[in-house]
Amino acid sequence: MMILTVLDHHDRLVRQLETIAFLDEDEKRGLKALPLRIRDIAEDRDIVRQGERPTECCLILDGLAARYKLVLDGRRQILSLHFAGDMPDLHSLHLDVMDHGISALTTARVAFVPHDAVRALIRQLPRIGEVLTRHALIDASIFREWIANVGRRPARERVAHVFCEVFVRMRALGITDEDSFRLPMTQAELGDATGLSPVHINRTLQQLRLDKLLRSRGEVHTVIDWERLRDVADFDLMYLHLKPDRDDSL
Amino acid sequence: MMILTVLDHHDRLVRQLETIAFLDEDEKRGLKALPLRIRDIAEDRDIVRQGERPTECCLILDGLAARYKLVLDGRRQILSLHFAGDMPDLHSLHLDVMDHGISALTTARVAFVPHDAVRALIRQLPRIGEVLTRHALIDASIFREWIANVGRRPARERVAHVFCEVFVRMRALGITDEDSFRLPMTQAELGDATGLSPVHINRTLQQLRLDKLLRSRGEVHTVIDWERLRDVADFDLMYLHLKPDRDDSL
DNA sequence: CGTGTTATTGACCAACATCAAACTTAGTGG
DNA sequence: CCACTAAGTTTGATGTTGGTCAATAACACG
Repeated sequence: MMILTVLDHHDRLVRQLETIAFLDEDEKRGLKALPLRIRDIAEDRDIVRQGERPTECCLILDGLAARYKLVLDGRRQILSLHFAGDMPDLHSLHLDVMDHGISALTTARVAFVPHDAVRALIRQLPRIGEVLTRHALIDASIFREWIANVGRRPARERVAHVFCEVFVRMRALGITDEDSFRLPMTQAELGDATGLSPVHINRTLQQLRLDKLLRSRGEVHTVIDWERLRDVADFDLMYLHLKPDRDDSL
Repeated sequence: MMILTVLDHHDRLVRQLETIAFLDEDEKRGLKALPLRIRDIAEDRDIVRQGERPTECCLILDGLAARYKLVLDGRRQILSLHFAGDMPDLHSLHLDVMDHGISALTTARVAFVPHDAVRALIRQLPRIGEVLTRHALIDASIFREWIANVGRRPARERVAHVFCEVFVRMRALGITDEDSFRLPMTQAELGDATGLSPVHINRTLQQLRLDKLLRSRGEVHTVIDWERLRDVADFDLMYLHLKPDRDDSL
């Protein structure tokens, strides 16, 4: 059975940050006081564009977002995936120009938070600065894992690894349903995330299904045998740097 | 002609941070007061091991270091390269356990700085905290570029891109000699950095030489035609987030 | 229903990997 | 100074993973 809790916008941020750090009541209150400018972004539209000099950070409220770069011949590499509560461009507080784009893989609801407001909050509650920095540095850790994934793992492992990561991150957020999770990505998009062609993604997925590691019904994927999936993927959740209570039993 | 300036250990850190931010005299003094525990690390030895919980940050003083991960079948992926002045594990201030190793590709001199000392300095001069965070976030930006490099670029572009990055970073540090720079990596190591086999690296390098983009005499590489090399590599130095005065004319 | 997008399949191809041997180079000790 | 060694580079032959192309099937939506 799934219990639906209605979360307001700020709650999603708090929930995300609580997967990686403790927050006291003061800090939660501080976060909840952040001014948010809410925008709905259509599927396949940019939330932040490469080359921009943002004056706000974005906060994903709903939907699936992806950070990406384009290479010379026009092909796309997805650099990371982002769910509700993520702030994928926190680094824009320290790096003025965006070296990549962030786009909505599905229709998405996004909140924009003025840099000034974030800076003021950090000045007032320095611990929040620490937590946000931790969030940004965990993103960096995920990038590292993706370099290894794309650089050194064969297709099967590579694709399985992405599913493992998504599953564990969503589980930490509490947005999985038992062993199932919604990941609304086309096979072409999975290809962009793994550096593979859509056709090969298709065949690899068939193999994972055949091996009874994963079942997929549309956008909903179900982990059939976590232990084996984890082993096949060479997946170790350590790099996600979750708070201890969020990574139990995986 | 090359002018040799003798730099002490702290100077190297200052020099590196000055490639990405302005430092006033106070801040430089603060950095120079950091306590350093100097160690020489033999070739191929770890400076920091995966799984460790460091209580110090490392600062590369001399030699070439590489961040890396190992995958299931024992193959290695190099995640980034580090030269004199780099602090590749700054993130250990915020993430307790190392999700990767850092090893010396050549004999290296390394300084270890207690976390406590860094934290104290940041408390005293918050701007230094900003600069160090910027340093760590630029590393993250470099990871992003490497994901795209390894995921979506063919061998020629991929290898050329690594050379471009090394050249520009070294130039910003002022450790190039005209268009030449020392990069003491074996072809196997270049393979680990690009996700290619040593044999294919060899053939790719031959092609780059044949195309008169690059000349190599041992460890010393010379850029013959920067414009074309940059174009072939699809290289745009923006992602390095150098201070304006350090990226001129590239 | 039609229309556009996504998934699937088959045939073929290319980039890169692997294997193994030869060659070069730098270092070492007699 | 020269032989010897070990590490790294280069080459050729061959294999395999994954890419490309193109057609068809399955959906999703108005």
